[in-house]
Amino acid sequence: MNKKALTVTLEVVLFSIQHEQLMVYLEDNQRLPHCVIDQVHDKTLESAILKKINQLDLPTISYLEQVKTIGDADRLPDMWSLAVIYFGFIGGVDEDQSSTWVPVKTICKHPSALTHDHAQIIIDSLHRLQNKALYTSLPALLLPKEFTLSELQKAYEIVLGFKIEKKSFRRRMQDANVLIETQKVRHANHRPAQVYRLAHTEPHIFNRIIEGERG
Amino acid sequence: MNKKALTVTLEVVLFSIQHEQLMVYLEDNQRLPHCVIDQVHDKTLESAILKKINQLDLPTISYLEQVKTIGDADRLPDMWSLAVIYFGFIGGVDEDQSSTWVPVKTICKHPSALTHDHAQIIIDSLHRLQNKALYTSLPALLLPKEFTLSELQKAYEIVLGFKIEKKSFRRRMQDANVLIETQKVRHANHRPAQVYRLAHTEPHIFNRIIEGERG
DNA sequence: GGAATAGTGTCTGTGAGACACTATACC
DNA sequence: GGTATAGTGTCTCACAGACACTATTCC
Repeated sequence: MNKKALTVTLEVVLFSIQHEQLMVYLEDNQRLPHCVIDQVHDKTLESAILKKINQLDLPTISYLEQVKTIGDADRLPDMWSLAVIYFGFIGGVDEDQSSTWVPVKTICKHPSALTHDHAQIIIDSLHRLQNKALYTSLPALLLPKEFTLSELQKAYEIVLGFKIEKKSFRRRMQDANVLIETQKVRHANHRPAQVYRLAHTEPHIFNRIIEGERG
Repeated sequence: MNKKALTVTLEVVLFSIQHEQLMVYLEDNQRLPHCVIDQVHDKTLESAILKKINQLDLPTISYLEQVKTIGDADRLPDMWSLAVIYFGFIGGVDEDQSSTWVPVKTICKHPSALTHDHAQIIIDSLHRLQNKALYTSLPALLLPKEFTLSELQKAYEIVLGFKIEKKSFRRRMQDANVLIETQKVRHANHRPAQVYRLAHTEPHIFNRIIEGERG
């Protein structure tokens, strides 16, 4: 058996919310943004992947977290492949910006449209995100800096894929000291809504999970 | 600036409980067990690190989880270092076995006794373990296959570093369907204790965390 | 009986879900 | 008024912490 070359890549699953859907950023409509380590200029893994993300000409990234590292002899031909996976959020993307954003639902339906195991990586990252949405304020980082409670609830519902009861959601957020009231209200054809911003840059961890409907 | 060689290692923080203390397995009393990827024989990262762990001549490993991957230009001299970190449990170690197990507390007190950033890696793994202990049945895997509720509570207390209230702990475990009563009882100079075993190999996830004392 | 640990009864507190209700905007 | 969304009042339920209590063993 011949010795295979060891290749190391960094890959990132960038999520955003557009048109009330969870979207993922793809290159050439078929692969996750990735890079390799520049052994001269990169100091850490995180700075390396951030450099790549900043080259994509997107709004500022609001969150970045390492998901896991995948290593496999057979992932790529003639290569022993190591991939360090991150997921990140781009909050407040201009909608209808381009076709580089694809709904997660589309990827789940047509996983083979993506190269290698990229569909599976996206699904794994989604599960991590969904899990954290149950007990943290993480979905708030998918929104612009200022938002209403209804918008925040909608973000949770988009991520989790189920409806949340309004009163308990608002209680949870307001009692946890994670939001700060701004002086603004959001206007539309109905009662205006209080606008909030996050009190902290790090997500808040709640003591209990969102259970959804009682069984 | 010269291009540095990229080196990839797998490292594992093996925990066990001995003498009512959380212990970590060290080689030469100063470093974590580690290995490199054998690009001919290893198929996945996990099989590579398991092969290394099995060479250590320990009781069977009862749990293994990837913690994170660290990449750094300056961690090792003349190398761009990538380290994939795991943590694992060896349940039911024969106590007083050897000096290869060191209390986590000792490592926290004297972190510089370990090579590189191994003390920090152990602390990061401990935090991950402590966090999971708050909302899962993970500490049960640090015990032998059969154990009493008091032993399980003690395992939680050793991991978390604080006392847990007995009644709520027992309620939590018994109501969650994670334990199975065996036909055995544990005898000593006092009332015998019911012996249990785990109902599932995967840790159970609770809806609420252990809060500890009410503030 | 005494010591030790196993195991229970039960009160209170927190925060979730359910759901009907009120409030305030535009038309 | 009608419609739409914002926001509240309040009941019940699950489950955590507190802590006093009982149970069973060996000595």
